Amino acid sequence: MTGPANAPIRLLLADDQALVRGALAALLSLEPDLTVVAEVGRGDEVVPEARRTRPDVALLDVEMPGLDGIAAAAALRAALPACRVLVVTTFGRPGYLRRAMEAGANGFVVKDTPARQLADAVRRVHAGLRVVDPTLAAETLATGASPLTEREAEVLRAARGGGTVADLAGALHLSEGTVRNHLSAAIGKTGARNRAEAVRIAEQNGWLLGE
Amino acid sequence: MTGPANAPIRLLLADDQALVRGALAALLSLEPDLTVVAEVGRGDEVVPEARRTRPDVALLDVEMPGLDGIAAAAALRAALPACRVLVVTTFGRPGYLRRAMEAGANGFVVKDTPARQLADAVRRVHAGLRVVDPTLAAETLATGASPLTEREAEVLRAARGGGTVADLAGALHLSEGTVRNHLSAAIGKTGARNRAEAVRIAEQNGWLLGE
DNA sequence: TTCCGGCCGTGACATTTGTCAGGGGCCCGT
DNA sequence: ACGGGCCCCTGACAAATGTCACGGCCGGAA
Repeated sequence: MTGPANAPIRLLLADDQALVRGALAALLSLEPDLTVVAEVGRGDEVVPEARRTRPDVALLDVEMPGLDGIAAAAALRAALPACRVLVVTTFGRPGYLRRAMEAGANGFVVKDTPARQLADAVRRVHAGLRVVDPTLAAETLATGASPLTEREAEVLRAARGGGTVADLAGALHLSEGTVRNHLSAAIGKTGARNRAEAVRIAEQNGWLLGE
Repeated sequence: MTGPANAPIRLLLADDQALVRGALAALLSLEPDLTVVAEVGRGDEVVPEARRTRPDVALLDVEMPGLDGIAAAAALRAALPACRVLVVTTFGRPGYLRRAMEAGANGFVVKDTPARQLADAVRRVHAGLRVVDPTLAAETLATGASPLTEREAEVLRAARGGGTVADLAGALHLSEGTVRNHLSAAIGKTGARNRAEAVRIAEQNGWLLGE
């Protein structure tokens, strides 16, 4: 039934690095049953471009300007439900997978999987199957969901830049004491011993994505 | 003189992400005058593999396990002076370019340059020319070399993890006061307002590479 | 309804961090 | 031989950070 005479699968590529975007296009174009119909470099260009070109499958990077790949996946699923989404990311952050699936992604692949498996992943996703890196799936279940409250995550996100408590308080329109309380809670929940370590741990676990 | 009848340029690819490595191979293999003869995923595999396969040009990523791309470039130049080196990196950190050139690289390309330019860069490097992203070159000259002393950079590197002063002192076999002094100096030189910000600034400028 | 948990704020407190002023040792260039 | 830079350490101090106990405001669950 998956005969080679079928119409090729139409692909949209989204990655902020033009070089890897073009390289992925070259790689996938080697497959006779795949054709790249669109390339974008920003998350907020995904939906408009998909409306124009009507791809069957969209490959989305997570780290992108404008809109991260998870949010772009959700927007794309809402706008064009027929289009499957395969998230391709650099980092195997446990939380990324969870967020991607909640956002409606059909597959999740990390960038250090062998190149030959990518085309298969695309075909599987197009066929309606779910594609997930098995080791990552196990890790995700082990790590569990974020223990951080929405506010705590927001403060940690703001703290990534390395500003002082006064900076954060100003940026978030909060009192300094409140900021310190949230930070203290986050430090406790992450098991960290100071702000910087808490940021690092939360980031590694993918707990800093939400809006 | 650059006739198409010449023997193809032999390439070695080094990138820790198998997917982009394979994709780059696909992209470059589209060019009739280029052929990929080796692929490695770690910096310390570059020289052994180059000895085996004798490439004309090596494309090295900077972020790699084992040995970073800059150090791999230096080792490769020392071991096989005939092999040209083109450094390909994700981040346009100003200091990376400087370090790469000091290490003997013949070209420097960031990953968000258009894909079609990569093959040209390879040909230029192979022809003995230097290839440098012009905007990045200007930025490098403006930013200048690292103002940090070797010790200060070392302390900042250790501080990336987010540990306390006591942790750093233990890891580096220094007194806590000394660590604080180095951190203070680094904070001053970077213009930061605390340790985390100093780490971020130094990292962005590529001042944290050395051994 | 009452409770509970998240959220915001206060104030006080101990600890950590950042700064400054010293002093001694080493190596290198003059 | 001298100066100058970097390194290592000490000690002391001010400022920032982290912790704790407290209370009030909400919205949802029991």
